[in-house]
Amino acid sequence: MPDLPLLECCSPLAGEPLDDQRSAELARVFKALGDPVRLRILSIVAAHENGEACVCDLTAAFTLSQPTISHHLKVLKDVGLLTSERRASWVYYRLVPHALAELSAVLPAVLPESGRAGR
Amino acid sequence: MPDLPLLECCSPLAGEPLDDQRSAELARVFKALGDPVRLRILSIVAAHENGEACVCDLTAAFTLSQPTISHHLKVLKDVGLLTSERRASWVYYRLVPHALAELSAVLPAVLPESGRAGR
DNA sequence: GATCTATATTGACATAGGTCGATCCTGGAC
DNA sequence: GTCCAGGATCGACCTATGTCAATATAGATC
Repeated sequence: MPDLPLLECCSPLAGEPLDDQRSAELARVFKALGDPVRLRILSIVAAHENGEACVCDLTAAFTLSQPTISHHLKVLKDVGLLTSERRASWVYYRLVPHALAELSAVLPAVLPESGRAGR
Repeated sequence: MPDLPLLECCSPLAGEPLDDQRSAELARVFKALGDPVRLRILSIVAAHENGEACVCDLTAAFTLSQPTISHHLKVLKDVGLLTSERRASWVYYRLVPHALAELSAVLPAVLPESGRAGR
């Protein structure tokens, strides 16, 4: 019988891993989520009745300085998780709906139970 | 009529934002996902037929040094995304099924469309 | 125009994090 | 026991990042 007992360490692939480009794109977004302040910012925006929050809402929710909040907002905006709109003196931030939904769809795709065919 | 036109910047809250502790926990895991190498590692493990990959599978998939891969594996293990098991000379890594599934569940919960009541 | 307020940008600082070479540890083969 | 191979740990390096005070910008009001 031609089956080697334990001389082989590696097992065959059943699917396609992420390629370099895709993993780099995803990592950018996950990295933006990898900060507790930014996660709270997102949840505060989402928790607002009309789906938007102005910067004053956000600075009031933290003990951090206003430039720090502004920096985090920029990070979230740069990766496409937030958009901003100026109205009168204030700037309002909203979630980008597709963005978080896509991420949420990616994660199960990596799971063996749900992401692959025969399981 | 007692409604102020635009002198108010802030809007009322409709839900509960993440608290400090929860956002810190989540941020740890998202931070671990915020690296392209670690994302590829996860996807490589998930892509293997039996749901596990040994370190030699992983080092072979990158041009990085073996200590660097080992470091990334430790990060993923520390946040509970991977488990490891030694068999003979090799160490095999598997995904922790619940871990990614929970994350995937958290993201839509932050979205206004699906996470809140009346939308 | 001048002035005030809300937000963004800049620059500096300290800490965190990714990478490597060198070394250590562990298990199998001899 | 010795030796070797797979993998983890250590220490050093450099870059990235979170934070702040100071400053700049934009809009509203006067």
